[in-house]
Amino acid sequence: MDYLEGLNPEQRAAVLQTKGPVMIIAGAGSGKTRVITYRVAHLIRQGVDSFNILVLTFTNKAAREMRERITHVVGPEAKNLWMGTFHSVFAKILRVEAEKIGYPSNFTIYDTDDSKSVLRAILKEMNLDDKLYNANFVYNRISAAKNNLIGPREYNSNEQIQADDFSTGRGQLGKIYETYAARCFRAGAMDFDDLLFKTNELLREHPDTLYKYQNKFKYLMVDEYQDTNFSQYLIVKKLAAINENLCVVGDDAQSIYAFRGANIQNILNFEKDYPDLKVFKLEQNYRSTQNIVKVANSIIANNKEQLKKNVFSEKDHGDKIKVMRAFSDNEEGKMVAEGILQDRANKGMKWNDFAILYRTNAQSRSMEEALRKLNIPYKIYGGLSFYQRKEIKDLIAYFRLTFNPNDEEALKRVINYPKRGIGDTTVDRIILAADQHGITPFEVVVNPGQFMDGRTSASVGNFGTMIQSFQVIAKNMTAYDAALHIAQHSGLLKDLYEDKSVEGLNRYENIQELLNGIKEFAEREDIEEKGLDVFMQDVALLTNDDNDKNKDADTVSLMTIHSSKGLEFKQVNVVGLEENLFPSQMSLNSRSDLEEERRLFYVAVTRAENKLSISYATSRFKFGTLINCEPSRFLDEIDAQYLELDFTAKPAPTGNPFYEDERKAWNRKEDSFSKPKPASAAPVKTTSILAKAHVPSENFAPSDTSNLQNGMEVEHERFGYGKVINLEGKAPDIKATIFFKEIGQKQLLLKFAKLRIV
DNA sequence: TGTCATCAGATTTTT
DNA sequence: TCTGATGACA
Repeated sequence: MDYLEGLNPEQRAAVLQTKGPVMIIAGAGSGKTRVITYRVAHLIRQGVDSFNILVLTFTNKAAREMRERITHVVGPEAKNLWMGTFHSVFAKILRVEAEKIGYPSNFTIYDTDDSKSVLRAILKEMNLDDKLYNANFVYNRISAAKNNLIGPREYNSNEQIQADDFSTGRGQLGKIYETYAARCFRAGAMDFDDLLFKTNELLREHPDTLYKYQNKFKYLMVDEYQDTNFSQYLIVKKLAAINENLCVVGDDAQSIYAFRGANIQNILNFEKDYPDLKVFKLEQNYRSTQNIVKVANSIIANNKEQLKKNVFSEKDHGDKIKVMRAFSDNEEGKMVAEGILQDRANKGMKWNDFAILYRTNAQSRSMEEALRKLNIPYKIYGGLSFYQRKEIKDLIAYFRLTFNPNDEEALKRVINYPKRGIGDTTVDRIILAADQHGITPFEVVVNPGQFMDGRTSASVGNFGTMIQSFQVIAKNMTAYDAALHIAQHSGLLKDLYEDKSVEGLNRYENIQELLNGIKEFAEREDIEEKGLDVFMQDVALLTNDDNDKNKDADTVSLMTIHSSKGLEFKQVNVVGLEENLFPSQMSLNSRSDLEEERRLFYVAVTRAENKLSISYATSRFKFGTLINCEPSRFLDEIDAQYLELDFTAKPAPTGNPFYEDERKAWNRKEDSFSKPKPASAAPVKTTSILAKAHVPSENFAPSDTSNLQNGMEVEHERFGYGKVINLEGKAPDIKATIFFKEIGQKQLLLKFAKLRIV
């Protein structure tokens, strides 16, 4: 039982509790992955058949890494585990059971772009006001419905939903949803949400199938449980219903995907579903310094909805958290980049040790520029993934169409790419003809004569014949040979080859890379079926880091906070702590949205091991225009004793017209600091502590505060003059509440606060 | 049918 | 500023 040695008592208890419902609340950096992997390993060591264990994660990466670690402990037996993302595991099951719900087993998985394109077509056909019915909005609405297991019929018969839609003038949403669902069905396609929605349908309509999987998965574990939505929740609940060997792991404080349907109540209310639940709390943070952990705690303390826990660290206190103010986004980049350069030199660190985290992708630009100027190597994570690139999607669309000729989105994508004289009008005509005759568009394509005139009919027919020839090829050749054949004979490879621009070259290389990937797949020895169709099954579910080649390069990491979840870095810079940016403007209308932003800040802060720097700019470019920025309210929420303010940023020299503008903006900003924030923003405390540093009196020296009494007047180095209004706790941990004239009420621990009694 | 210009819109995104 | 969808013309 050697693997149990390195665990602390709580971790070990969680590993050993293998029976019955278990919830593990794992604070940031508390060794969650270890606990999950050892728990699975322990199950196997105990004699549980690994075929009977299902572990659900949220990323392919997490699944892959865990499987590797489990293999370390238990050996090749780990291969038999069912382990993967919700989407990939249930896609696999759906392919087996597809016909029970009327789908072909080679159904296509529509990605977000495909779905929106279907919606756009429907919206156009229905002639709807594109202000009210914008594809993005409609997509989100339908996605939310599916994640809450509301099908088109329920959507249309639910009075509340209908009333809501009509009140916003969007009474057609139900109709659109219905059409969309029918369109996907006709195309033999499921979107991401369908993979879960249809799984629920399968388990609901077919008790025998449910029973089969209940008995198959005798032990269930769910990672990142705080990020599950209702649809996922119900699948898990149903599958676990017989054995109730269900273990969920998560951290409510790190729930940051509510905007995608995740429901934090799933973890907050877990106990209600399983009264004899065993709860384990992993509270020791092994990652970060005490200061960082305390700052994180002080941030999250502002949220109302949370499970009680006390995350602590036994590492050093470490440096205080540095807060930097810059007068512009470019200046902010410069400060961050210079800080990294210095720390690397002074502390002998690697570029790898640093990360820059931001709220929105747009913020990467100023950071990149600054890093480039100082010749600091960096890598941006996230953004467009390999499989989202146009050329990759084009080739994959050919594959999709080959295996599922009903896949309408794939058809539309490649019917005229490379150009073969089939324009939009013709495509519209094909789809119209299909609708009118109750056949699929592809059936029109292979038999175009009766629907259009000679010339177009010929080019359409040729296209159809080509796809049919691909079908034969795909059946008889290995994955790689078939893929290459299709890439060549579709004309796609030639089209890219002829484009000699830098981007064109790049695109050509990407296609080569995809083909290489398929070759590797075809040469793998651990799988039996190696046809292109097998390769295709998971492609829609693959993302960025599934195709990351040089991840070991020594570079500074740039990414959104969302994509940093689960990662850790020696030093972290969180940038752009400004109102309307972080917290995002979109989140200001509701408490729950704001709390999610706060959790996001919590996630950002807890990525840091040794040093954390936070920065904000007082002006930045947004959509091409310069805007003024207020410091984020989150800064005010941090217990100031852990902070070290660095407001040394100098405005740029005059004379440069660009900087001149910024300087003006910056000066204006300074003027507005003393004014209260506009009433339109959410309720504000008094003025920000970060808005204006107090200038201490000349002879400032901290007094002995052991006899401090209520009502006494004091001066604080930074907060200025104030009056003691409350004292609580025993020495040396006396906490004083002081009302400062300039910045309002603050709570200070006397042993840290430098106060002069006036 | 294909190309160019114009216009709107713009968080986060494990799948 | 940048991107993608749409509409006017060749």
